[in-house]
Amino acid sequence: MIISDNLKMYVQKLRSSNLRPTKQRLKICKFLFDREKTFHFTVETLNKKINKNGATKISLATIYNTVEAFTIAGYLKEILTSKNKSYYDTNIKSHHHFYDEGSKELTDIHSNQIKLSKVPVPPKGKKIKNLEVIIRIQK
Amino acid sequence: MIISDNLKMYVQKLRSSNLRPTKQRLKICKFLFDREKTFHFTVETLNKKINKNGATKISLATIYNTVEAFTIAGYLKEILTSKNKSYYDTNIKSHHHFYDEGSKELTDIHSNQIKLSKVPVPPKGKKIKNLEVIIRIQK
DNA sequence: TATCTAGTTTATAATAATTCTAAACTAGAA
DNA sequence: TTCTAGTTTAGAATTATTATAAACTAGATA
Repeated sequence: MIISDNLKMYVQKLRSSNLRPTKQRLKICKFLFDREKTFHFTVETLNKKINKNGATKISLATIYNTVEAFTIAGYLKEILTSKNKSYYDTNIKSHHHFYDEGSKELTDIHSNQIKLSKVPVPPKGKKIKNLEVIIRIQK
Repeated sequence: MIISDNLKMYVQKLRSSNLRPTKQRLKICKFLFDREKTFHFTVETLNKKINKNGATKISLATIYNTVEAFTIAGYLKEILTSKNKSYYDTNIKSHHHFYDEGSKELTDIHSNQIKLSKVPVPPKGKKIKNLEVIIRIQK
């Protein structure tokens, strides 16, 4: 994929979710999605990295708003691991995680690396929205 | 098990973890562990319930300290579901959860209700500490 | 192209959960 | 009974997140 094409793609993507393609959102799109590997982050780390050197900073409030909007739109997946902090993942496919309790780092586990041979029936009137396995690891 | 015996048991249990059996800790033990069913709670709910009517209140700081100490000692299990709040579980056996996104309530899934037929090898030098499945449900 | 407006960004304040602090208290060893 | 390390406590501090409201802007419309 040619990088220079991505901007147009992001404009379309945002429009299709009723999100105006603002400078800030496009900059965040480029930062998050112009990469080969999936990317795990917290709002704190995203804020630091995206505002590292650029002259025009994106406010923290906008980072929060954008990450939330992208999560609702389905561009990002929220992962619950460590308490008191939300992690996000650019890999929105159904998949699982190792969570290193020492370094507090997340690593993807591809969904084909875990097989469930038995899954319980959800309570009456409820549907399964998502099933996630977190494997906590330590030294 | 005869309830009146439990106090001695808790004293022993605490001592064996190098935790002095103080009034506060024993009261919290009784509240948490003198019950048939497993109990899910947040620090907020525990604080409210334990200080509902008693003349001698346990301070919020002590509730936090005790819950942390009990978790480290292995009497409680911390569950990560909703962001910005820690849930705890008196069921310390390996097991899984439904998390209702509407009501934000947790329900246990007994470990024999889920079978994993394939589990990935942890990264080099790391050991699996715990594997947990969270099934998010909604209407 | 200029105007207009709803959507967006921003700095800052407010909130919520948790952790820290340091003084007062206490279990239990000596 | 005395002593001390461990514990409790109220309140302050910290951290992550959300709310607020004024300034800005994308882009539809004239």
